[in-house]
Amino acid sequence: MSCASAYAPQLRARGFRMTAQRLAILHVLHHEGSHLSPAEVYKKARLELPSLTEPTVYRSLEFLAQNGLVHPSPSRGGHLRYEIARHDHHHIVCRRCGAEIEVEHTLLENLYRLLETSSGYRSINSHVTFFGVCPECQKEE
Amino acid sequence: MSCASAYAPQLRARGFRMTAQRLAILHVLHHEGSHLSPAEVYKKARLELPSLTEPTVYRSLEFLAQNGLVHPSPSRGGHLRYEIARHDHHHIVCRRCGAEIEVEHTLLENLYRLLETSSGYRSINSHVTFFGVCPECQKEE
DNA sequence: TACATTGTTGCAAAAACTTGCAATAAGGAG
DNA sequence: CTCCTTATTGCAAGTTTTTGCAACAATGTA
Repeated sequence: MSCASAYAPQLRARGFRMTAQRLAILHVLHHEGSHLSPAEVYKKARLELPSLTEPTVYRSLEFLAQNGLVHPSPSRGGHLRYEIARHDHHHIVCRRCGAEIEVEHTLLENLYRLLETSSGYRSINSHVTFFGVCPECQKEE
Repeated sequence: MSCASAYAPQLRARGFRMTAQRLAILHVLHHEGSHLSPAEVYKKARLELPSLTEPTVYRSLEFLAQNGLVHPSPSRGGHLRYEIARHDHHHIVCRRCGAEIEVEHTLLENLYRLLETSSGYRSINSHVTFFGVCPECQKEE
């Protein structure tokens, strides 16, 4: 669990608090490694902290996302799933089967610069999920 | 309304049908010009077709998206909104105020090619929504 | 250690979204 | 024009996600 409490200073610096609930959620995501839906986070985090409630999970995930500790990314169905914030990367999801791979952020860096200069928007650093057809599913077409 | 019935052949060619419900939904999105949430689509489309139900709106929007007649794009909160399929473009949404601008697809073409060659995924043609901070909100920081 | 401040949580109820299934109706065949 | 097939809808009930508010608890101060 201590792995996650390292985030506490980040929150305190902005006037927020590290709580047992947030810690449990971070811990779950940290050890999961990949995306989880809010329901899955709830199920797992409650094993560590039985008093945890579902609304709190939703609110915490949104809060943690806003503070950059977790990253939201849309699934095929349009619902958000969350993963612990790691190195910058993006995703390509297969439209057919849902298979998912990561894309290094370096591939997008030029684009992000281009977007910032051409649009006037700053801090464009969002995770992006692209949808395509994976090699496996291409064979079946 | 006839504007939307032009889509019928596209659906029939794949064994699907054009119905009054889909027509009404397409009509609403066509004349709206920008994104609408499912609830907004429902409210407006029901004026044209009072028998329309909410589940049908959700199912139709998903169906129309899969068939390329409308485009889904995530809002700030992560919820999907839909717009009529037009020329290819993407969006940048302000994280603070929600202000939204369009990005020409040409800016992303190189990246898409790069992604396809480096990942093996094909037909990466999804709409993408980036999040950043708009010029107005930058002033307040 | 006790107090005050204020960010957070839990609860309960509402709203948004999804699903299964029987009834309906679009489009093709005769 | 009528019938047939089967995609699609409406209904009703479920699940998921959000919201308001009172109770709680984490930090700073004395």
